[in-house]
Amino acid sequence: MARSNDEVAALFQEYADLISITGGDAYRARVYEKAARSIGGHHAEVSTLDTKGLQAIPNVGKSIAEKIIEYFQGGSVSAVEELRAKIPAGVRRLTAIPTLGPKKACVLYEELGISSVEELADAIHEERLRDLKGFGPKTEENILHGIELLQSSGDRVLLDVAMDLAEDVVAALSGARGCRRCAYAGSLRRVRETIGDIDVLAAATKSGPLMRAFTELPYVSEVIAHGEKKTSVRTTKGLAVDLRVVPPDSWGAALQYFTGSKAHNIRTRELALHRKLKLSEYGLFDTESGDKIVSGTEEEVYARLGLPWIPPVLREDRGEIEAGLHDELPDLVQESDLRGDLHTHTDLTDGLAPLEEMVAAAAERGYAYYAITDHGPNLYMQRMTDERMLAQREQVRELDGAYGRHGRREKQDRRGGMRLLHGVELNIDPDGEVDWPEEFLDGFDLCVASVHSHFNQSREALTRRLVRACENPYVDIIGHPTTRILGKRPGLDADFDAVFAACERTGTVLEINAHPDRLDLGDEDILRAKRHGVKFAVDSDAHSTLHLADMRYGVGTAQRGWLTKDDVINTWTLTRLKRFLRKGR
DNA sequence: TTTCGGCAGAAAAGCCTCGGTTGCGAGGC
Repeated sequence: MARSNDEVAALFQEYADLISITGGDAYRARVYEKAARSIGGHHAEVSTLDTKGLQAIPNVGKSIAEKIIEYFQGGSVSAVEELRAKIPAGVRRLTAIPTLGPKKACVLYEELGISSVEELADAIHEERLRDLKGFGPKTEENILHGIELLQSSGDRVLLDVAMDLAEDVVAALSGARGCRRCAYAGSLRRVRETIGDIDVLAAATKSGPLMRAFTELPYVSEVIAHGEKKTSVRTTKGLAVDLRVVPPDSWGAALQYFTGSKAHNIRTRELALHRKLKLSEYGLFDTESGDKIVSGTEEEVYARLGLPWIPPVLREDRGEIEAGLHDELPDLVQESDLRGDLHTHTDLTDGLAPLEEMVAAAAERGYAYYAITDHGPNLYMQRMTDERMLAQREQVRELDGAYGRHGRREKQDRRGGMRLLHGVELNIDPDGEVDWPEEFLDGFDLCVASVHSHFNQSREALTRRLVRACENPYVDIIGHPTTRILGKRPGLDADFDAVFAACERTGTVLEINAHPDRLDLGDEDILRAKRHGVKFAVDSDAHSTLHLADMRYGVGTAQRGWLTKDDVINTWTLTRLKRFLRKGR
């Protein structure tokens, strides 16, 4: 289930927004924002901490610690409630519209009484914003565009949110009386980047106890449908979860059916028809006699269709049936194949944890190597300087090999400890240039380069910009190549086939950024890039020790792009990786 | 509101660019 830290972080983020909307002190708003970020990234559950433990979290002092205690004791914070009472929830939702911040939301509410996204859209169409100071025709256009973007993501949630909930539901139901098997299916099992609703499947001879346990879960706010075979609920966060209970001997067919995708299932049913069989969620049947042939496991079902078991991540009708028939399914990269992480941050720039904590946490994951890649100076807000970067390099050299698999610092013998690479995340400027000249870049073991601003250049300019970055002999990896933020910002409008070709030509690696907000590159782009012969790096882009675990989502995305171990450079040995990174230098 | 350095209160809090309007809000990681 979601950690208490996420709840508290969301609460303080809301408080910060409300302070801004009500015209409160901007610095106070920032303080709560910072605290929210620190709490969200803190390793220990805040619900278990006392005042002293809470104040040990950076950016949390006496006042914020008291509010956290108040929250866990009474379920709410009076200061937050006071502001909530002043501002309708819809007004804050307005700030979710890109280009519309707290100041504009405040004007809209105070001048026109607008308190929902729908009312705002109506007001624009009725041209009621025209008389407001600070609102011109271009602003109207941007807001409408933002609303479109917001609504196109609909009620879908990010992968990690759905995964946390699904794993909790499965764990709870697995312990219920009579439950023989339980698993999540659907798009979540296929590791799609966003999830509409969660499908959970359970096997039991009697469904009653399971259905009851399901509806009684603490975060269920509404039971939409309640039957013998299927129950649908909505959680307090508005996410829909379906539970289907099937007889144990139908498990395989049901899991196959409810995992989908629809397109994949249409193909498997066609295959069945050719073999005079009928495939449904209840099993694989002989069409003429109606006898059930198999349905106990997915492997059996696929085998009777003449196919090997197909990993759920491939079940999109993107060639997996044909590949399966010819025994050419890829041997997909696994999370356990990863030997290291090549894009991570520390609190020297915008990360939350100090270098040594990040290194210790990475070592605990069993990595053989680990790259620290804080931001370069051109991302001005991070205030990086040559001196700070070089000082960090000394610290990195000091810690190189000092941490073993157990995540503790070795006293003497450093051989076999996790190796560290000192890297940087460079900023690709509008012309495709990066932060430092070649002489300085030469001192890094690894350079990631990413676009962080100027997203709206022309297609030609963006393409040229990315290609130039690839052509820089010191740029090893292009970080989050499309720079999309799921549900918030579309990817760059560049000719990515030209970029992929440049990557192949220059030996530049494309990142698969594992952060659930990004998952960038996405599966479709990975498939295209792979056809160009490009190599990939699956990176966490961790800004706290907790983010290191996001790697699973990056690996899932890589698998959806049909990648094998050999396609992903951070599965390679350090020797092979280093040789490769020397690139054209 | 936190942090710091000294036990009370001052200082600091990310900085720059863009875009839409003419002094400023929003956004980037």
